[in-house]
Amino acid sequence: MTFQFVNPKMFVMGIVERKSRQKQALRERILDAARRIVMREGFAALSMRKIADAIEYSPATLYLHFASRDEIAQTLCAEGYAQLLETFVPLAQIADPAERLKALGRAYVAFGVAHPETYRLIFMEDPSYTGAALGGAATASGKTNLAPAKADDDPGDAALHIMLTALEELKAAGRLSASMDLAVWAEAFWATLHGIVALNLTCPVFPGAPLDTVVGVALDTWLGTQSAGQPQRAARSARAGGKKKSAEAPAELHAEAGGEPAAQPSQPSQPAARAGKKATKPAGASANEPATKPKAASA
Amino acid sequence: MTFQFVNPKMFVMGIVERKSRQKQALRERILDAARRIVMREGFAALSMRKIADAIEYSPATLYLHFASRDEIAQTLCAEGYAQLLETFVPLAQIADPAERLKALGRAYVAFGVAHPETYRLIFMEDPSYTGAALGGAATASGKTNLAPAKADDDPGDAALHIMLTALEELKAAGRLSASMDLAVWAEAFWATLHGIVALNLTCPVFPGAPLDTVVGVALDTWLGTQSAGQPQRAARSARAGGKKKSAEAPAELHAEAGGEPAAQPSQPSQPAARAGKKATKPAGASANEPATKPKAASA
DNA sequence: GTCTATAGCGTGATAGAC
DNA sequence: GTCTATCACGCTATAGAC
Repeated sequence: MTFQFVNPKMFVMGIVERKSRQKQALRERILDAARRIVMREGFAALSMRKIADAIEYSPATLYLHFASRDEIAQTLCAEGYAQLLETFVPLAQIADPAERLKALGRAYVAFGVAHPETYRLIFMEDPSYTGAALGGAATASGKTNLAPAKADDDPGDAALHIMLTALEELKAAGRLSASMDLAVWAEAFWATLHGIVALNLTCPVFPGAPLDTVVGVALDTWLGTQSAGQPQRAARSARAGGKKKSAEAPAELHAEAGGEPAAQPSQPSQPAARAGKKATKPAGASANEPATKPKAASA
Repeated sequence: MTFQFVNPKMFVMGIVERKSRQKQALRERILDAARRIVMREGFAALSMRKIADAIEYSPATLYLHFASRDEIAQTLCAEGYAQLLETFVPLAQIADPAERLKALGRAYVAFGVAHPETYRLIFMEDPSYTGAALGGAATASGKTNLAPAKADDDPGDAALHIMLTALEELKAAGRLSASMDLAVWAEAFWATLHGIVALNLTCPVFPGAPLDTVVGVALDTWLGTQSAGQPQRAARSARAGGKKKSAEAPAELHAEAGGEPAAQPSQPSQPAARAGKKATKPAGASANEPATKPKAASA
């Protein structure tokens, strides 16, 4: 036979690899399409049919790559969270712990307003999505998932760890009450940032203040007023006669606070979600979930 | 004729009134059923069919009382917001402005965790619902809607006004930076409370700290440390100088902070929507909305 | 005023041909 | 691996009989 001297396995392996690459590529296309839909129309509008239309495959094909719509959503969450974490990395180098925390806070808020639908998906939709993000961010990030079960990172706690480290330094420097429970402080601080983002995403009630200003006041309140490097001691904000400087604007507040390029276009034009009438239908939907009406864009 | 001495109009008017009462009663039954569904299964699971089933009428009948599912949702929002405002009323009597703000903050958070689905509906779902709540709370509250167009109240700003008043007192007393923009401070403060509630409702990520503790730290940070020991005994704490111990728990944090009975059972058990995996599929649905908006059914 | 029936649409997911 | 076809739902909203 013509091929008798060649190990057939070589061909097989090459074919297997090619198929694997193709499969992986399609998986990425699916996720890309899903990401675009979520950003443009909100998570509630994400459906298997729409994704299939976008990539020009049949809906049934999607199920060869993802077990369900939920699995796609969770993957998006993990990706988004990894993206958020990347934003934090360079900020961890800031020497002064208070300034570091402020920078992290600004980056967090900036991410939320820059990627509203991603933020919603991760932190405002369904706890199971939040869990997926925190638990699966490592595999979703740059690393290949050839060793997905590694989990030596647990990226879910990465952000928390960065925060707690800064807090410990702060306490060690006597700039935070020695009896303060750091975990509690961290949670309350995070809640403040989350509240600012969430309010901006769904409640345009206070059109009043510019986001930067609000963030500035919040950070000053939690971490004390200090311009740049000037370490100031204790000086908690709202003390009785205490501080009286005004709120200084925190300067920069852009999407890429860390100087990192964002994969997501973001700022899509406020997905019909809040712009149009209906917005994001909640949904956790399973069966049907007629989803959102935000057809605005498509039509 | 037997009835010749009686003005037929008297009968007519009585009949009209009876019919009006019956109609109003059915309207209330519809809202009751809707409220129960939202509390039990989440807003996403609210559908005309379910409401109709619950009150044992056909779906078509609902449209004689409400133009759409959305109108029902907005009415619920307005009711819920009115309920929240009622919680605030007694607290406005607290003399010390800082203590007043703390009590308001605790009441706010308590309301959020006591009525999670109502809170979601008002502040976390759709901006148009938030608007409906803030704009329509007066008519939804106790008052009859015989004079619905009155709008001399604008309850939407009521809460904000209470807060700003307290802030002005605080500033006047020198306990707040003279240059602080009160509106900004108010927004950031509200964001903190909202963040605490929102995080608790959708992100059981930090199981760590008890809610009371987190709220306590947040209030101390924003308003200075001073005992919050007893509920609202007019707070003897004349000024800030007083206590400075670490974060102490703020004591009470129950749903009925104001001492008012809540109509809603609340604490339904995390609607299947987010609790269980798939269970009750949410189904958001503005299903079709046949492009044409001409709903405007007769009232 | 109330109902039955249904139009019209959208969904998640699967079976089975190719 | 991909598609067509379809099942089995659930939804909003309306027409028209009674």
